[in-house]
Amino acid sequence: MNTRKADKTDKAWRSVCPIARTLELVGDKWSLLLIRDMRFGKRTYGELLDSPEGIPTNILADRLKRLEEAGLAERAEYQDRPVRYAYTLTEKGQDLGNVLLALKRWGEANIPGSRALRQPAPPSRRKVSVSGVK
Amino acid sequence: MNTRKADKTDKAWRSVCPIARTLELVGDKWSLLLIRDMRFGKRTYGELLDSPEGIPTNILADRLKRLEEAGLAERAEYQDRPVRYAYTLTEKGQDLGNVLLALKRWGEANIPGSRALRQPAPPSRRKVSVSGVK
DNA sequence: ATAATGACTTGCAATATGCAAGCGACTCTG
DNA sequence: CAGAGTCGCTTGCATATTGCAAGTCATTAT
Repeated sequence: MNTRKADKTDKAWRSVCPIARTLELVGDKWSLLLIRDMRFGKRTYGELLDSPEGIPTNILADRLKRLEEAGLAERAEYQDRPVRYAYTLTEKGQDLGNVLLALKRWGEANIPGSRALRQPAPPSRRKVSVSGVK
Repeated sequence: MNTRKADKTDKAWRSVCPIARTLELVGDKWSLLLIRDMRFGKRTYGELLDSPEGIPTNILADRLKRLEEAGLAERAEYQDRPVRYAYTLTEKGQDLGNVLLALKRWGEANIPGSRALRQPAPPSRRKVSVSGVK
């Protein structure tokens, strides 16, 4: 049975269409939301974890890995003493983040009840706040 | 503080963010590809079925239903003798389709190996045109 | 009558996601 | 130095979403 399937070195894209290829990269349930968050200033695992949508930790770890491999985000140790990492968008990632603004406008215009959230929060204090069930 | 939570009639959106809300609508594996195809002139179930990505029939049927319910697409009988249906984008759907052009540009610029399909053409009356590889 | 076609449905596998814990490195308090 | 806490993840299952093959139904073409 030669089920010509993808082996490890085989990328096997669904198609060559740039839209489809882009969606293969970030067309899952969480990637674009992470890009949104990074685009709006979130940087650490912990910060990314507490978005209002409530991404599970395993998915977050996995998506960050994938975004990094795809060259959309980068992980950097921004301090060692307690070693801490910051995720940031690469230029490609930023560009994609900008595309999200078009989606945002569409949503604001076409989905009643949606409204823009507050803008970035600079790297200052993160107190707990929020929580409760997300 | 006031973490606005579920009322009884609450749809339970993941959040109120327009990007998140938009993705709840079309952020699955296939919806945006269908919108792409309709944006590029495909109209019938059969035409939509034979995209290069190969959407399964059950998913196609389900997504069309959802897009219709979301007010992004419409189904119309365009002939009865053999009764046949045509799906078309509503204005909202068209607008979203246009947002896809931004994604397309991003893909072309950032994903090597992806190449454009045919140009943005308004729904044309072309007959068959299985439109080879995309 | 038989075969085809378009537009779906149905019944399971195979995947992907979600949730709750746990782990390791470190740091901070007492 | 013994906890206790924080951050950044893993691991182990449940549950949900997708994928594949086949079947259905109404017509129509041979």
